[in-house]
Amino acid sequence: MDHFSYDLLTWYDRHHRDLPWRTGPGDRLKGERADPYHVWLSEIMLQQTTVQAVKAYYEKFLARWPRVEDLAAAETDEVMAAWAGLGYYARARNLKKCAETIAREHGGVFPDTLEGLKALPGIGDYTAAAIAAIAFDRPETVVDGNVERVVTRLFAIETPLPAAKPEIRSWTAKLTPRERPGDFAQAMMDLGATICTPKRPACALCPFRAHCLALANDDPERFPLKMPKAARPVRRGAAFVAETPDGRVLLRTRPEAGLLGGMAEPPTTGWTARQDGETGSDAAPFAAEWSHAGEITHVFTHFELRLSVWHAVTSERPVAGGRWESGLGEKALPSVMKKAISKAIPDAFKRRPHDR
DNA sequence: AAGTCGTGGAT
DNA sequence: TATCCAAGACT
Repeated sequence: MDHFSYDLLTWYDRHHRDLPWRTGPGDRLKGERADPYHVWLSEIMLQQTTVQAVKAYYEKFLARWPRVEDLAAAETDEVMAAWAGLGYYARARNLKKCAETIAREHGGVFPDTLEGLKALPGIGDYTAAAIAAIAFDRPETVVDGNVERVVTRLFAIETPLPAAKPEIRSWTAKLTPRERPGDFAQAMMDLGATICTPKRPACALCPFRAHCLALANDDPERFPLKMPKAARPVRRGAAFVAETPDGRVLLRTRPEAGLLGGMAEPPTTGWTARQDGETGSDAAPFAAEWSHAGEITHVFTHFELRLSVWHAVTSERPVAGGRWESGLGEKALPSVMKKAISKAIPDAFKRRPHDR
């Protein structure tokens, strides 16, 4: 199947995307490999996340923690705050753990084998293969969502996902060349992102157009086939945004495990599947003149959250597990919590931190 | 091994 | 507005 990878690499040499974590063309001509730290950091950020969203975070992390030892030595709170907004916060917790493991147990040097990489927190089948191929030039089989789409189309695989995964892996392994496996993996992903797109693929520009079974026999957009998804349930709850006259806001930290683990939030009730009326202020963390600021809706992967937002201006008082904070813009607040706070205090994130 | 875990952009 | 989905991992 060498002609497939040859055609693809030829296309890649001409049409590859320039991304901050890739080595320049000059570097590759000299045979230099990408920095494993750079590859790892970008791959973790790119899990289920768009290139567009990752770019700024990648630059910020690399500028602040230039080497894996720097990240290992950082405060976890700083790392979480820097990650805030990118989503899937377990990635940030595992990123920190992984950096510490590499610094402490591997002398700051990344393992260069599939098995060594997979043993690290946050690195699964895909990411281990991607780092091994891109940073260490190993011919591992790299399968992500892009590859699944390209391969199911190329071979017109009628098995629906996720049952088709072994089949897809097997075909991808046959395609993967011994030379330039890292470029091959990135080329497959670039192809999936720019040509072999989910909707309206640009088949006329595809290096595989002469060999693609989906294009020859059928409608490429039909692939990959997928099992139908379950409906997304609605959960409801309330958030209580309390502020002092000088603009401090009451925040607490969510438990380490689970949804939005380790991130800050204003006090909220539990989020139940209850379908009855809106949640009242009787569940507030303390008695005050709570006014109803409105409702916000936030869509997570597996449920939709409708939060009733309450607002009170009050004197600063002690609340168990709570902190009265200013300068919200620099806190590790998930987007849904920023949305809730903004509903109660529209300019909350334009304020500067107070002294003291 | 199916469910859990965010967010924002495209269609 | 509704749905999809983007370089998945973990339990």
